[in-house]
Amino acid sequence: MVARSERLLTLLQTLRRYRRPVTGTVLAEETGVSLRTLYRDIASLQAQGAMIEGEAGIGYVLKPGFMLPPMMFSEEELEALVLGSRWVARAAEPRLANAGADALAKIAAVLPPDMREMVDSATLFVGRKRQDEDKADVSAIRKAIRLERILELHYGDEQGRISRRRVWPFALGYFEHVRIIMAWCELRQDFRHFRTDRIIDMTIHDTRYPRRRTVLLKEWRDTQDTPIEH
Amino acid sequence: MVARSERLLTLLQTLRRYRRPVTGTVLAEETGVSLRTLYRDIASLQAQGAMIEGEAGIGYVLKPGFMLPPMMFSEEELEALVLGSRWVARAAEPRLANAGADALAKIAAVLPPDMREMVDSATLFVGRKRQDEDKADVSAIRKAIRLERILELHYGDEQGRISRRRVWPFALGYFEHVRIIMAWCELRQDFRHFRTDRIIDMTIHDTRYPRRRTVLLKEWRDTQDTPIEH
DNA sequence: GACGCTACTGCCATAAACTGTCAGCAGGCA
DNA sequence: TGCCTGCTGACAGTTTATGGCAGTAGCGTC
Repeated sequence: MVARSERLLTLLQTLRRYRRPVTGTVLAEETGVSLRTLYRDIASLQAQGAMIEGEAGIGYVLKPGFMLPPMMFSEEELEALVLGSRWVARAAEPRLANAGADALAKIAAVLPPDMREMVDSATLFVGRKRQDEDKADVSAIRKAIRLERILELHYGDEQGRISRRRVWPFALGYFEHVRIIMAWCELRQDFRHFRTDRIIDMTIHDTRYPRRRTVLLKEWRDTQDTPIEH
Repeated sequence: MVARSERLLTLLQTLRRYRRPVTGTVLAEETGVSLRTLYRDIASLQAQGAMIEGEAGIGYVLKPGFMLPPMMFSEEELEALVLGSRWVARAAEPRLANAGADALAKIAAVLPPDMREMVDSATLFVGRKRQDEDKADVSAIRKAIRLERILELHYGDEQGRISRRRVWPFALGYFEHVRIIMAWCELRQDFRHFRTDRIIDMTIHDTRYPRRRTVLLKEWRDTQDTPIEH
């Protein structure tokens, strides 16, 4: 039932042990299989995306890297991976930043549509704010964003003025220690952002707000002078 | 050759489409397979780590999340994922931070030993430094770390004093816009760190330094008052 | 408790896939 | 040219997967 796939993993590991080209004969012996079958196994791995290069008269080389076996990630683990990759894509040196963007693209490519939305709406900022206690339940906010629910905020701004307003949250931004809700504010009839640590109290309404959050996200991006992504 | 694994992916997608429990009969019809085989397929997926719950009289439910098919990541993409997850584990809200740590652990668990070293030696900082041009080739530095080569630095410190010293690099730290080389300094006979953007010139020697970089890393961590990780 | 629905397991004959052997072609290297 | 190697096709033997059948057990409802 799993004999074959296990053998393929063994083959990958064997291939990585050698840094120099290895002949198919050697690999066949090490994996305990005939040469013909080894060629078939190599073909299978290549079909699955493994970067194995074979050259006549030389042998096989595995390009440096690693093949991740099938793995299950929870929604939040996936979100963590996406956010992290995006941070790397922004903050690291160009070469590593590209790698981050590539990794993100690879993951996004195999993501089902409903989850790709999450990738789009998890906007990332890297800022220099102070740490602060969070009074608001951030996971509840994420849920409100996902379900496109109206959020009623009891909010204190930088000057300490307290207001109460209904907003349409469509994205969550991650500063270093502070989260920002991106939302359309019914009061101001414009996009506003709210630091989660300045939320005094909040209520998630059962009614959906009348627009799609993806549309709001796009419109908000259009209003930005320097787009977060391109 | 790939019929079975493709069918399993189809099954996962079908299972995710339904939010409510689905009976095995329905799944069998949709994947075009007999009920008996479907039970076997479910078992295979569960054995591979998919979080599928089956209850008699109810049906099957897939816990929210996503199964990543086998994918090839380059060394740098892997490093980007690791760095990103680590940043999330440090900087995000507790819930998401845990998710980042979990994702990191999952990836590390399936990594071969030689690559797990890379995970350990890619230290992460989140700082608030200014962006600056990098004169040094960061990928060359990473190579020097990997091969445990002596690095000769022509370095200008914060006061503008220029020095030339031989160091044993063992890790690379990532600030927001600046990279830091962690190294043992032969001149000072102690651990020192060097901003890559302050490197005027550098030479990678062909000789290995006389200690293992993993040991250096561990010793350096022991000297820290507040360890980066626990 | 009885009934319907469902998950789950064992068994076995059949169908499909995999495997090894043999043969042949093509490309790199000396 | 000769040798080593990757790569592909064909075919028979073997292994594995599949489907149907029967049976057990858990959940919900009447």
